[in-house]
Amino acid sequence: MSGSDPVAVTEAVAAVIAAVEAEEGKLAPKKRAVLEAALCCFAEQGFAATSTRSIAERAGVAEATIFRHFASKEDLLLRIVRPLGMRLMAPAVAEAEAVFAQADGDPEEMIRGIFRARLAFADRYAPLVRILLQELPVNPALQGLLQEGVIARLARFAEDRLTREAEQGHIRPIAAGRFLRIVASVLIGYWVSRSMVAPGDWDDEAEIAVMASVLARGLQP
Amino acid sequence: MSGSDPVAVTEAVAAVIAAVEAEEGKLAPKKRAVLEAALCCFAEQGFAATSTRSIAERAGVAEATIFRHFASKEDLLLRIVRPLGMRLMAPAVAEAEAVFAQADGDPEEMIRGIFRARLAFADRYAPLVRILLQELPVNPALQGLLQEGVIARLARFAEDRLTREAEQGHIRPIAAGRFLRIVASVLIGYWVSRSMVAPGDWDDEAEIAVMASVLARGLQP
DNA sequence: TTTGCGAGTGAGTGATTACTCACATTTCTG
DNA sequence: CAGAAATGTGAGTAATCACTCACTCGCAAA
Repeated sequence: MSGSDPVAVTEAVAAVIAAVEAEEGKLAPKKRAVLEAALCCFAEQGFAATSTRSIAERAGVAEATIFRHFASKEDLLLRIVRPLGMRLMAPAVAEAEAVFAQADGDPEEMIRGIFRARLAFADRYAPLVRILLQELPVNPALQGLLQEGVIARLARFAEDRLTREAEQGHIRPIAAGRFLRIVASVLIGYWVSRSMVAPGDWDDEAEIAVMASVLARGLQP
Repeated sequence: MSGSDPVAVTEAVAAVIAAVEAEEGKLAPKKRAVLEAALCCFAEQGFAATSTRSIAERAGVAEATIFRHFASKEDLLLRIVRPLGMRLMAPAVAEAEAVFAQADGDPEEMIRGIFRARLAFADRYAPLVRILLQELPVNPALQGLLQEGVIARLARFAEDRLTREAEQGHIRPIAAGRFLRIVASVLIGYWVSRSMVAPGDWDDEAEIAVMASVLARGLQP
């Protein structure tokens, strides 16, 4: 309802545009406008509650123009969301893997690193994240994408680091799936609180410090 | 997509029926049927994607019957969701408060108690919880209800217990809001994983033990 | 200059939307 | 038992839905 931070919108739009252009070359200007408008509408009202008419109006385009470039409203959604999994999540996962690889011996700093990076990521692409959170409960395709494309891959990598740390006695032995779920839950819970439930003044660094401290100590052997 | 556990549906339906009957006496049978059908439809497809026609068909009722008993589709949603805040959350909050009050000196057992109770609650009223999770991002009224009616009240109560425990050196000093957010995040993350993202075989007691252990140790001074 | 083509659109399409209304039927009440 | 009130519905309503189609336009190759 409150609308989205224009900076974040621009970032998210730019990312989606870049991803689509990588597939099919330079986009027609009005196709760009449709993507941008749809992204905002879906993020604000949800997919089902958004009409193609309102997208067209926001884009300054005839309704027919939407269907020249996209097969259906559903196709438009997928075009917007798919890059999130493919092009955005992949570097994000790699980045998280880098955090796992570094920072030997200090799990708390590792968690802080993950939190800072993922929080910046979520803020950068806030409208996309919002769409993802809304559609996830009703869209099995998205559930599968998230489950296999992100969680499973990340867990496989984290497993190595975590067993190594556990053998050295730095942390308690814990399954990677559980570790990731707990850390991700705390992170997502914070993001949702801060930017959806109770927007206002939040001291990210202080909150991250508390969350990382609690989690790191919780993981001690 | 998988549909809801019929037992859970019955529980949730019974709770909503009971709440509405408490307000306006015995319900007309078809009004009951409408409430039940709407509850299932909203939980499965989301509010916006559910048509009044599909509700009527599922309820075995004429579409007009819906509007004899409910002013609008939106009103129907609120009638279903409001009891969750008022009648269901209130005992839940009281129950959580009881957990806070008991179990002095063992935060881990306290957290396990909270987890067991809230998990059972969420399973009992799974369709309602599903609706709540789906509508929360787009419905500011629900956001306010949750924020002020549940979180604020619970935080006020938890504050006492937490400062008391902190003074005795059992746990580190932590703001109640942060404590609740972290615990709730882990709990919700688990519930969503278990019953929405990756349904399958989960050993609740084992998972609860891990989560409670991590959180309790994380809260040590 | 002609021809072909992708971009863009106004004016529709039938289907579906939430919702209404006149009227039948059942239930309650005096 | 009479009559009022509550419950239920078939047949609508206008509006909106996602989507189509015949068409124009600007532009570039032949």
